Amino acid sequence: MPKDRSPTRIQKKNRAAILEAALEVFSAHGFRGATVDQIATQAGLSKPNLLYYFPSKEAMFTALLSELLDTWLDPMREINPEGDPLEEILAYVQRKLQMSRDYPRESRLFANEIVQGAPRMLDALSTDLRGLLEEKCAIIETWMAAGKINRTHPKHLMFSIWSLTQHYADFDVQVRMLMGDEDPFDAAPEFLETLYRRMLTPKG
Amino acid sequence: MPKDRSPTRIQKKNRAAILEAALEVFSAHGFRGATVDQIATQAGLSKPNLLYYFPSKEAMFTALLSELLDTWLDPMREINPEGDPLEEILAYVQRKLQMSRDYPRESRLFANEIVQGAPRMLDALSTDLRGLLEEKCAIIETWMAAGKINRTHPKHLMFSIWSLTQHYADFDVQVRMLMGDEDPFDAAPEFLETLYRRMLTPKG
DNA sequence: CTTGGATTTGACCAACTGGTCAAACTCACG
DNA sequence: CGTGAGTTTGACCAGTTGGTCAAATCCAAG
Repeated sequence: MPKDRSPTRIQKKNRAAILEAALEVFSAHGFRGATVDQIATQAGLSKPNLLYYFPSKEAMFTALLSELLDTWLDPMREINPEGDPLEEILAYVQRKLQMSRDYPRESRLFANEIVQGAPRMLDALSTDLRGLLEEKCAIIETWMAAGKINRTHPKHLMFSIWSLTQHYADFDVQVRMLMGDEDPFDAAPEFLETLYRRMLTPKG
Repeated sequence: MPKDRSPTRIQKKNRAAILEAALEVFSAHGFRGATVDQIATQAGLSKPNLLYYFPSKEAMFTALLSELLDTWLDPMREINPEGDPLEEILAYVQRKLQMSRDYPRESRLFANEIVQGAPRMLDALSTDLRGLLEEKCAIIETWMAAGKINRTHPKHLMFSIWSLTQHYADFDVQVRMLMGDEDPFDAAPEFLETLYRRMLTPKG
C-alpha cells in the first residue's frame, strides 16, 4: 500500500484508472457481482496491483462512492432560493436528466446499492443527502406558501424528480427495448418539462 | 429431479417454499449476490434438496421470474378502453402503487435485474411487456386524439407511472430514511393522483 | 549510475459456491 | 406390513474469488 505522503505521478494515474474501472464494473454488476479480477482487467492492471492501491474490494467501492456522491448531489445544490420558483425546479429537472444521460453508470451504481438496502451507503446518505433535502424542501415550502407554485408534498415532489429522471439511466435497457429506434432522451426533456409545468403552475 | 407427472403433495409444498425463499433472497441481493445456501436456509431445506427440485440456481431464478411477471403486469392489463380515460389512468396509478406497497420484493427483484442489463429477462420482457405496452399506448392515443386527456408522449407517460410508483418499493430504504417517522405510502396516493390529474386533465 | 523506496507480479492460500452422487430415509399404496 | 417410487442429505468436488507475500522490477533523486 502506498505511503500517505503526497501521491506520486504513478499513484495518481493508477488510482484514477482503478476507480474508473471500478465504476464500470460495479455499476454493471453490483458490489457482490463484481470481481476484483474484472476490475483489474478493465483497468489494465494485475489483481495484486489493485490491492496495492486499495486494501480491499470493499475499500475500492467506498472510495468510489464517496468520490461520486458529491458530484451526484450537485444539481440539487444549484437550486437557487432567489430564482423564479417554477423555473428553478424545471431547471433542476433538466440538470438531473442530463446527469442520467451523461453519467448513467453513476446512476446505476447508486441504484444497485440502494435497491439492495444500501448496506454500504446509508451512512453517507443520511449525512449528506438528508440535510441537503431538508434545506431544499424548506425553500420549496416558502415558494408554496408564497403562492409561487402549487401546494404539494415537497419531499414527494423531490422523490418524483429523482425517480423520473434516474429511470432513464437505471432502466435504460428496458426503456430502449420498448422505444425501438427512438432515443428516449429526445422526448424526455419536453415530457418532463410539460409534466412539472402543469403540476406546479399556480391556479391549476 | 421429480418426474413430470402430476406433482405430489410434498412437491407442491416444497416448490412453493423454495420459490418464496428465492424471492426473499434474490430480491435482496440480486442473482449473483444470492447463494443457493441462503435460499435453502430461508426455505428450511438442505442445499442438495433444492437442487432436487430445480436443476440449478439459474432455473430457480427463471422459474421465479416467469411465475411473477404475469401478476406484475396485471395492473396494466386492467386498463379498460371503454372506461373514463382520466379515471382509468388514475386507477392504474393507484393499482401500481398498491403493488409497490404490497409486493416490494417483486419490484426489487425486477429492478435488480433490469439495472444490471436484464441478462436473464430481456426475452420475457420483449415478449410479454412490449406487446402489452403497444396495446395500451394505442388506447391512450385514441383518448388523446378524442381530447379526453391532454396530449403527451404515451410511452413516456407509462414510463413515468412505472418509475414513480416502483420508486417507493425499489428505493424504500432511502425514502424511509428521508421521511423519518412518516409512512411514504400515506401521502403518495394523493400526491400521484394530483400529479396525474393536473398533467392529464384537458385544457391545461 | 547508484541506490533505496515505489511499484509490479507470479505463485499461492483459504474460504466460498454451485453442483454431484450414492446411500439413507419416508411415504403412499396394494 | 412390505415395497418401490419419491425424497433427503452428508460427503465430496472443481472452479472461483478475495487477499497475501516474497521476489523482481522500475524510477526518481542524489
